[in-house]
Amino acid sequence: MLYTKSAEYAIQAMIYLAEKNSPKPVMISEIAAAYEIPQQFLAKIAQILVRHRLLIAIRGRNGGVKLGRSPKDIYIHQVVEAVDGPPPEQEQCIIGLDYCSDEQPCPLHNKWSVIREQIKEMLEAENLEHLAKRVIEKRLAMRELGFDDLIGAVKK
Amino acid sequence: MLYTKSAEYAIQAMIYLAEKNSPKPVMISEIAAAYEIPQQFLAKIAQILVRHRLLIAIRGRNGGVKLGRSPKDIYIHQVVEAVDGPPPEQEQCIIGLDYCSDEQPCPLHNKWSVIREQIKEMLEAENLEHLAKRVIEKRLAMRELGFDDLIGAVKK
DNA sequence: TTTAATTAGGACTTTATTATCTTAATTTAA
DNA sequence: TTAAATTAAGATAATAAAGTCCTAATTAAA
Repeated sequence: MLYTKSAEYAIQAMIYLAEKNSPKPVMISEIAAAYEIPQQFLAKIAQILVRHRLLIAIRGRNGGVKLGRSPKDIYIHQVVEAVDGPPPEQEQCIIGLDYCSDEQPCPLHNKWSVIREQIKEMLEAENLEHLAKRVIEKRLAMRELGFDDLIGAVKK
Repeated sequence: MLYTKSAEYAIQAMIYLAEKNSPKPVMISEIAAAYEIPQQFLAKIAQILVRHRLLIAIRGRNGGVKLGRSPKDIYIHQVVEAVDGPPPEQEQCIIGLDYCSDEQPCPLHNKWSVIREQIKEMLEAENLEHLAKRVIEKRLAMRELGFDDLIGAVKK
């Protein structure tokens, strides 16, 4: 909806790392298993995140990846942009008109502009520290409902 | 963003017909030219819209298509659903978690639920009559700014 | 020093979407 | 009645996204 599958996987992986908060690198295979992401595909996405300094990779035995900086300084929109590329220079009209702006709005422009701005704010407001905290809370809440362990909170 | 390119073309075509408001059928080629839609592709999309009774096709010489019912009874979401298919039974979590609901929200759930509802309302609120009226207003406004004729309001 | 474990990266495959090509069916006009 | 103009529909092609396979490079452990 808001980003590609690749970006979705990237967000999941970043949240996993933030939640795990491990000083040691975490293997791609572990992350892939936790979120049921195709491992080789996630490896490709990780390469992109490394190039954008959102991840640091440690190669070789005992290697893996870790966050490129403090989770409180990593925001969702940065992850999305790294993977999906920068947004278009000019905002796209929702019904595909060439001329559509605040001055010359298409019929949906005013409603859509507001919604688009909210989406932007949502992705720019949330950092990994906060998200990880909420995932942990979610795990605890689900455990009380009888779901077992880590996996239960995210994957069936 | 909210629907496929096919659905976008469908919306454009439906608005064109509502705006033109012609008792006689309008040729696919005319609509395609107006919005720079690949003609054969639009023909395929039109077939889908006909099957969903959103369009009526008149075959043969002097043929074309016209709206399947009054433009005030055709809503954007109906066009989108016809072309893109029905939405998933269960609302999809924005970060792809299997367990995500109002009771067990993912970290973005509450913000995203509100936005998703707004999108739904937007697409369900707007009918073709209203949209066509606004496009006509837009044409008039642009004409006063020196843009020539019909095309100017939608395509360069 | 060799082997095993890991990420990096190139090439390929699969799937879905978008687009085109060709012919059939239909209808009106000449 | 024939020809022209139109939508219908099947087959194919092009493109992009998602996913897989294989080997190289790197590193630590045995």
